[in-house]
Amino acid sequence: MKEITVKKGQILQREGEMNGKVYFVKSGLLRSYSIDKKGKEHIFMFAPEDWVVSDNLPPDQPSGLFIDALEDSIVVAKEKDLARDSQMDTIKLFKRMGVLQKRIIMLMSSSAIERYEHFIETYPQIVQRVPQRMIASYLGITPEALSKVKGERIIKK
Amino acid sequence: MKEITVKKGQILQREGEMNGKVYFVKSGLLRSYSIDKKGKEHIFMFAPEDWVVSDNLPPDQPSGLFIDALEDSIVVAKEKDLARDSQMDTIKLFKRMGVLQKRIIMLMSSSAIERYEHFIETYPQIVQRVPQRMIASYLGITPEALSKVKGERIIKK
DNA sequence: GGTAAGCATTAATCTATATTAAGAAGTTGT
DNA sequence: ACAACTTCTTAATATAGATTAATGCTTACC
Repeated sequence: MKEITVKKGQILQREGEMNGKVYFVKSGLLRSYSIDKKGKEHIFMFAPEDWVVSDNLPPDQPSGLFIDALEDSIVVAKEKDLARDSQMDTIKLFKRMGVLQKRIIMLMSSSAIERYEHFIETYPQIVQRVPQRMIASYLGITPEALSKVKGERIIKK
Repeated sequence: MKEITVKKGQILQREGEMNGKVYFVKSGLLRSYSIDKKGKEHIFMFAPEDWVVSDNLPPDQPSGLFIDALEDSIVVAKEKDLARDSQMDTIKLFKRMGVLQKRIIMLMSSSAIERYEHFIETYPQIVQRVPQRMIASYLGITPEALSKVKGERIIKK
């Protein structure tokens, strides 16, 4: 049960590195991201209680994802040999899987505005601290589109 | 380890039902879907080796998702009390979570055409057997847009 | 203090996908 | 075999979000 303190900006995994680790976020904020052919970043964020998993565990193949910290964080790193760790709470793992599955359905069927509304509900503390362009990337839109969305929100209020 | 045979069209979980189950797909094809305010279906498919999880396990609250079979299938149903099941292979669960996480990033950053290409690569057997409108829903587009995409694909070839 | 570099915003234009509508093709029931 | 349905396709138009470009704002560096 080794807790690791991760400083803001610190990299936990580089694209192409061998992985085999799973991180449980105790505090702070992590992100994983990939870079597409056009050089664009695509971000996913992980808040406390989330699990961050490399994309191709457990074979010893390189991961296509970066993982780093957006805020000073504390994580628990688990090795892949935790299979027989009877302490591991599979209920929580299944719950998390259910959340991910439902999120995919939600993401596919909602507009940028709806996704932004959901984001500020889910991560109210984060909105101020993280650069707009990362929030935009997380929402799957451009920073310009996010500016527009925010403008329209204020008008409505 | 109770295996269940599920007939095409059979419903495993209705929206609003209490859940607490997890299904491992041995053969066939399941889907889960939700219906939005406008009455539109939003689909997610599960092929052999996938886990189908209700969205809000384990609390005894209703699920917002339907789960049913698109093909005759065989599934293993697990109760939520499997937490202390030492047979449960957490490596596989983490792997599956990693796949889901990466899929979210991919979905957010790809066009309808790219998602369709990926779909027919991933599920070549399924393309013929499942109605177009379900594939469209899975891809997050309308059936009309899918028709167009397919037309453009043929022209290119 | 001035200039450079990155970030956010705004606006003009462009493009992918949605919406609407209509017809063709397939299916189901009688 | 026909009528009633549903699904798929095609086309015309509308719209959300991308792209491009220009501007102001910081922050950093010389």
